[in-house]
Amino acid sequence: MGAGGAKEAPLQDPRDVMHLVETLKQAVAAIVEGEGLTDGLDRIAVETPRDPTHGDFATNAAMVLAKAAKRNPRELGELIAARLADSPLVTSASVAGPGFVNITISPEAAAAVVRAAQDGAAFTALAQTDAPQKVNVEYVSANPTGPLHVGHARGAVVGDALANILALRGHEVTREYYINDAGAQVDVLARSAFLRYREALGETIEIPSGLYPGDYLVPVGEALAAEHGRALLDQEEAAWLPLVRETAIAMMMEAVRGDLAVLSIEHGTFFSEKSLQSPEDIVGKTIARLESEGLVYEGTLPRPKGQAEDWEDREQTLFRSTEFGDDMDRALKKSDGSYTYFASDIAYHDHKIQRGYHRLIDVLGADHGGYVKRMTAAVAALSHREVKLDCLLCQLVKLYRAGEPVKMSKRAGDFVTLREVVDEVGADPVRFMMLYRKSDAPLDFDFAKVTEQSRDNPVFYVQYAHARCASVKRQAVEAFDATILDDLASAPLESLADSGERSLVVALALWPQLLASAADVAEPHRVAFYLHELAAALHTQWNRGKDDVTLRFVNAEARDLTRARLALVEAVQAVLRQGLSALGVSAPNEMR
RNA sequence: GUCCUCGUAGCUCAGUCGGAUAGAGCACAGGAUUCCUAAUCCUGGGGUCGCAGGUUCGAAUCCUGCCGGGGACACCA
Repeated sequence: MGAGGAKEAPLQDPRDVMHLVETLKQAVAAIVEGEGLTDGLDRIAVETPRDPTHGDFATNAAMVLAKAAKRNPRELGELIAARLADSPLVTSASVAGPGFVNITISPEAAAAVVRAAQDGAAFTALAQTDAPQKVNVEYVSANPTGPLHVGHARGAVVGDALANILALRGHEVTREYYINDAGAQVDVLARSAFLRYREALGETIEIPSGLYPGDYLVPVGEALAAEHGRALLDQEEAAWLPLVRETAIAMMMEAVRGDLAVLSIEHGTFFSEKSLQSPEDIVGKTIARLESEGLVYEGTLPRPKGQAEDWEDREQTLFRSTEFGDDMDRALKKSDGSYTYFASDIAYHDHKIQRGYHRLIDVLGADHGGYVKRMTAAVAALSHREVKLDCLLCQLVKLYRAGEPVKMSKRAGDFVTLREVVDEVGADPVRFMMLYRKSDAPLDFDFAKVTEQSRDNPVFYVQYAHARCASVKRQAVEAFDATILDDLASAPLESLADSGERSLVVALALWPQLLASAADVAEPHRVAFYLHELAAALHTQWNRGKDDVTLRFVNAEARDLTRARLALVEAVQAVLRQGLSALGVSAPNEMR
């Protein structure tokens, strides 16, 4: 658009407006572009102002562009405001403060939002990107050496919700679990299971320290006894270990899947670490490739300061991760010549890259924080900086029971399992609470509070808002008849003029954009907080009906007005349902 | 010692690619009896955004240095 063509902002007929926020943004962009200002267009934002008296929306466009344009921001703001005010979507627009343009939307625009949001799925689809990617989300990936505990639950829920959100954003998402079935720990598992096998055959066993004592291995021992009888007893460890290991891993992974299923989590791909080592030695090939690019060498690492008593200064096979931002180069082989975990993980991430993903996301426990730089470096090296790896660190979950910390010790299998927690409080509260916090912040999880059905509990607060919407519709049918709910989109939505109704409309309008940004920055908690706010706006409006009867959603004297408000309620319900569904939380129609 | 992460109301936390007078819940004080669920709502007090500099029209947000909590630091996974 040239400077001369500055006249028409792309403001459609309000009936066609689906994504109001985006439309307003484009309108603002068109106006400033018409002025020949293009520097900083992507920084233009249309947001809700903190103070509602400033209007429904505000844009920072004038301030963002003023500097590059060497123009007075307020003057530019005046121009934007004047043009915007011509739009059928805008009732008034004015400049305030240092150059904000405050916008009050028209009744027609509000109506368009409600109409769009009533079809929750179509409305949510507005969040879809026009640049879809193949995204791999790897989460949980717990060692197959026992059942999942609460700590795993957080990563599981965060990863699952994130995958949902990315899919709603329009990306092609794979949910993946990396099975660490190649290291020393699964050998320990096998030895532990072998003891249980002997136990199943009648021996009295004693579990030495260093092996896994948990009685979840008892069934494994029994299965081994049933399958092999006494045949393994006389064999050397080298002979029975692979057999036992395979059975134990398979049964543990079955248990893991079962644990995840109670949270409705299902991975699409389970990737075996062992498959990278044999029979094809994919790890070796990947390292060879890095070597051919000069990124692998034999060398010594500096001794870390302040510790490492048994430090042994020797040559190692190292990856030049420092060239990609790591603090030091990292070992690829252990002293016995076998690959390090890192080497396997390099091959694994390379495998993901070869599978064509544009973006990799690893959901990790916070204790893996020190691992992020080297893995990010490896992915950069492997993909020649084409593929981005995001590591999402999940902090610890601290369990409380009525304010008292729940003690857990690692020995003796004395930990609280994921299944125990879900059995006690239910999947919905567990999922929502895990998401109602930034993932990199520690989380206090109090059994008493999480099961409490009160407003203190955000899960019930949001679910109740959804149920209340359903209840309002039921009440409307009672006050009128079943046809009251027919074709609500044709109701006179322009009559939704009350400030509380307007607040709900504005909250609804933000949904697609919010969902999109939650996906882009990989922060599922934003969705949870948004839902809480939308629920609050609904509860508030419902309660205002107590003070002022004319504000009630259902008004037996005014059928058309009631229908318009029911449309609003239906839209709120639809968005709540979409959001809850994205988080994997149910949206009940009544709370009992 | 190095790196990562966090530090916002009495408590638990949002807000951070720079934007208007920094928000919510809990707790505390007060209030809402005929009403679609009082599982809700309203009002109020409460802040040197860890400290100190810097960048600029503008900093909780970006940079530097400190302080404090948590985590990780060859050969584990």
